Amino acid sequence: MSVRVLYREKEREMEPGISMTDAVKAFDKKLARKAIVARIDGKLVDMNTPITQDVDIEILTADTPEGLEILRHSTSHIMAAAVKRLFPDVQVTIGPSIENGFYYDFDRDEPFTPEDLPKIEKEIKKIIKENHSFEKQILTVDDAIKMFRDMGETYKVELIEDLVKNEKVETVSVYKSGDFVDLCRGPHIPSTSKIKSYKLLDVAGAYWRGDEKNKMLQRIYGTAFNNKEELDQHLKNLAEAKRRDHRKLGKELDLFSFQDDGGPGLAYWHPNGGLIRHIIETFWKEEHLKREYDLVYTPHIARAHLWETSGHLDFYRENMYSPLEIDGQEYILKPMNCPFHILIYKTKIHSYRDLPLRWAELGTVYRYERSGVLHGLLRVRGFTQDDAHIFCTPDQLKEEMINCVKFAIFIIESFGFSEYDIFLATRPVKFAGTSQEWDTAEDTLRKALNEQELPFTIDEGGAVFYGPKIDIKLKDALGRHWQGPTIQFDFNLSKKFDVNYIGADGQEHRCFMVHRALMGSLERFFGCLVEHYGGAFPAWLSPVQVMVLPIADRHIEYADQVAKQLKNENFRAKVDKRREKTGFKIREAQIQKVPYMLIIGDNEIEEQKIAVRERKQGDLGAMDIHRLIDILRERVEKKN
RNA sequence: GCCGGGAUAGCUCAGAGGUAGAGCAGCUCACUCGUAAUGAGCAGGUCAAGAGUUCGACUCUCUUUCCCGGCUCCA
Repeated sequence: MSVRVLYREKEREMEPGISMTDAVKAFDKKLARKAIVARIDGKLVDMNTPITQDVDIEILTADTPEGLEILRHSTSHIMAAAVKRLFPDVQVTIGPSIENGFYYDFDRDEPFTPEDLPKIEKEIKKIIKENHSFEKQILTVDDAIKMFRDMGETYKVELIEDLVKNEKVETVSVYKSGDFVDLCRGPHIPSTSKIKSYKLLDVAGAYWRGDEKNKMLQRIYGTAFNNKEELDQHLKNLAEAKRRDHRKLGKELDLFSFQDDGGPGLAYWHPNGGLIRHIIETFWKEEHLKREYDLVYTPHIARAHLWETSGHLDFYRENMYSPLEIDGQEYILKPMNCPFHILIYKTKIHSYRDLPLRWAELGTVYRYERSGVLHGLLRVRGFTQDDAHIFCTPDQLKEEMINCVKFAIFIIESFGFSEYDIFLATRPVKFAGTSQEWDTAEDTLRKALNEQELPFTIDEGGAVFYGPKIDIKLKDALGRHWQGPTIQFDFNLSKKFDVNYIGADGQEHRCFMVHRALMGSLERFFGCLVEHYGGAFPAWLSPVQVMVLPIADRHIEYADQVAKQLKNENFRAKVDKRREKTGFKIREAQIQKVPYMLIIGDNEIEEQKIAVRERKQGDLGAMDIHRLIDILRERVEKKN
């Protein structure tokens, strides 16, 4: 008796029961050493698994996404083993791999401190050196429960009991590496020695099962990579992200602030940030007008009654501020703009000939956010949405969706985001409308995306209760993901407000309504932009596009002349007239990330030229001012 | 909201149960200077706020506010 092992189209007869590792060794020794996990019939299996029947093996190393994920998952187990050795009183809970790393949650009365991390890292190193293999065992549920109960691991017992309840399992798998045993579905790396490059990063509190009603556990975050270079690169990226933190840059570039006296989550836009916002808003408005949107403006507060009609007081109450009393009437600060746009719509009877109506507003809304979630400009309590509502007939929906998606992509590409992922979020468990309505709407959205040949992912059940939506997630210069444009279909509000139009048949019909925000909120989008550009805004957005630097006082007159000429061409130019050395002035302009610096000295005056320094390219040498104007014009035009 | 860590000059940060320190920025003066920091001098603080312990608190304790890392939630 033997089994046939197929590997990369080569085939060998082998002893039944031989491990994957040993089998692969016969084909490729080097690869067997690097193997993290095997894939057989599309399923990932441990390298330690014995082969009992004919197989076609595919080997995954830590170079592959799947291999890396398993390496990280296994590293989290080893970290748990190390923690158990150092702190025998802890209980282990769960420890998955996550994007860029892993974590493990422990139940321990005393929190871990950052000082514990090096100690744990050292213990991990020891365990790796001891080279324990990961051995999988299948236990009956009863045996497993008994084992974990004897070990005092009550969370594991709870997990198993839930598996029995929810998935009706009769057996569970546990992995043993050295003296550490953990409940785990696997698969895992063959042995601890496969872990080469890892680092523990952070400690934090986290609720058991992510539910704030449960006990707070102590989480340790870490990461692992295929090799030291990749780990170092990752750590470098983390440091770069820190350098680009919009809160830090916001202060350095004097863009915005938050005021203790003003209250948390309420942003103050300083002149520099304000100017950039103005440019963004102007661009936004012009592009909307080009696309036959109308601009509307609505108040910040409305009677509580309106929010009752809209349903916000039912489903959004915990995010809304308490009512203000005005003349004995209750008013509430708006958390959304939609009811206001509907009120404008309802000032008239609309014919199907009027539709679609596209109404856009930079609408400032206020939402109560729990204190712990506020985060710079990315999560605030008062913000301006670049909102729009489209009222249309069912027939028009698809085209409106197509236009929204096109518009969204145009906007994000204008801000230098060339990579993005599109998601179609479908019906959640709780929803307004009928399943039939949802099916039709989802189908329309799907068609809209398909017709433009845009690849997208279905986010099953990811929609809000009132309708399916298309979300676009941006990838920034550091490869991080950001929530971008969102285009949401709404079954709910048009019903609540009875939003209708008169059709060709003379009858009233219910409007279709689409909410959409392309940037989301100006605050969040701006925070994201700051990080994406690392504060070095492209010329069209830079508060100061050109800093003119006269070398000595006698050069000021010409410098002023140059600045004036640039201003006449609608560029933002300033002259640094301080009696400082040129190097000093350059340094300051450079730190302020001004795109162009013009050095003006005797030579320039004599030749009637300017010496141009670009913030990234450095010294570009002397040129005629018209040459610079052409360059600037082109950069502003191209938004790069 | 919860767990943990913070708050010292405009900024970045050091310090410590006996009354506060640096660098940068600011102001003044000198230097008129060529591609990332000229030098000197001056000024700058209710050590987040309130209460308590103490002969004495910026330091220890408590409360509050705000910030940071997470959890949950989200534009």
